Amino acid sequence: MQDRTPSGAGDMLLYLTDEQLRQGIEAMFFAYRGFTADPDRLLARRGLGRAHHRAIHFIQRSPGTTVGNLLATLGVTKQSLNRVLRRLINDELVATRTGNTDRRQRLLYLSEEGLALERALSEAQKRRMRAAYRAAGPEAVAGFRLVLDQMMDPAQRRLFRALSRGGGA
Amino acid sequence: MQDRTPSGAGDMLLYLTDEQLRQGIEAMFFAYRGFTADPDRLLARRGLGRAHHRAIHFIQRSPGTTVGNLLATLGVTKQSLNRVLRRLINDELVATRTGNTDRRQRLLYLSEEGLALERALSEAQKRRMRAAYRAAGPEAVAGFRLVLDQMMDPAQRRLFRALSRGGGA
DNA sequence: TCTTTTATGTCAGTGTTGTTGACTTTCCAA
DNA sequence: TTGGAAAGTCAACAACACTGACATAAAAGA
Repeated sequence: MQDRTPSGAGDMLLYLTDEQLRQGIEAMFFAYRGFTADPDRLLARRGLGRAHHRAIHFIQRSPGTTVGNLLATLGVTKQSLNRVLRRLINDELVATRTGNTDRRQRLLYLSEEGLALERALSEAQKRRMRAAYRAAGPEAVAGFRLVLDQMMDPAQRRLFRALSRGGGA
Repeated sequence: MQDRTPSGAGDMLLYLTDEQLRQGIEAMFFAYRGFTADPDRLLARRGLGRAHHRAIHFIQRSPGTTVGNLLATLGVTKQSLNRVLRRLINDELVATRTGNTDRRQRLLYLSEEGLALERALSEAQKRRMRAAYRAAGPEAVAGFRLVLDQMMDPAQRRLFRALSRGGGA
């Protein structure tokens, strides 16, 4: 139980031992901290947080997206998102336009300043991702992506794939 | 810029494309949500949060560890950790003993109930990790671990490796 | 047209988790 | 014996999530 899965004593599935799984869990924890460290520093200077980063990221990803769309992507309540968006609009990082076909909708865009911030944030994050990818090599990257994909909830995986395909506005 | 790294137009490094990097970033975001979803549900029933989970996890990992040790591992302030520990001790999930050589230290242990909760939490998390690992296969897992390792800050990587080697009390 | 549903916004209250700053107690070690 | 490290605590604050209730505008359907 300390060292092996209960399933079998002598199997070949070393990568499925309890110890391996526990290490995977801890690796995710420490890696995610590294993953968010650089953007967090940049955001802190402006008094913004991770929630703002996420909103900015997905608006850049899908310019003209709606509030409801963003709500589904981020998986938070509208009250929570609204607080974040209000701040971003107030700081003139995000601009809104009324929907063309449906005038209830607010279509979300990044301003010039918002785009600049998004670039700074994603550059920092991509720099680290690139370094990690380069050090680990293409096959490791393929494996990394495979495992991450399997770790998502099915609903999130659909969302992720839709974004990857379309850029999905 | 939409599709390729600026570095070269015709290189073979498809996995270092801006689009690939951006997808990696989003995959991390969605996967981490999946990664924490099951424990979050269990914790919510008791009115506990992720911070309590992290403390419980690392106390289980290194029984008899000190507060200062935990502080360094978790990377939060002592005020923040203290609030979390106070709750866990009050709920009798964590017990403390005075240090043997240094009587200022509080050595941290999980109670029976704490151990039971830890098992429930890690079982849920390992179940998902195991499913992901199994679906992705051993080579993907090796790659996954390689990339995660590269994504950590150097200081965190040292911490992680010390934990992986020793169980490190 | 009238009604219902949808998209969005907003107010109030609450809770977790993090922060800084200030201060105290305990106690090891020089 | 004194300096400093380990730990605890109080207060204040902020980010970010939640629930619940209510408001408004516009689309959609009867």
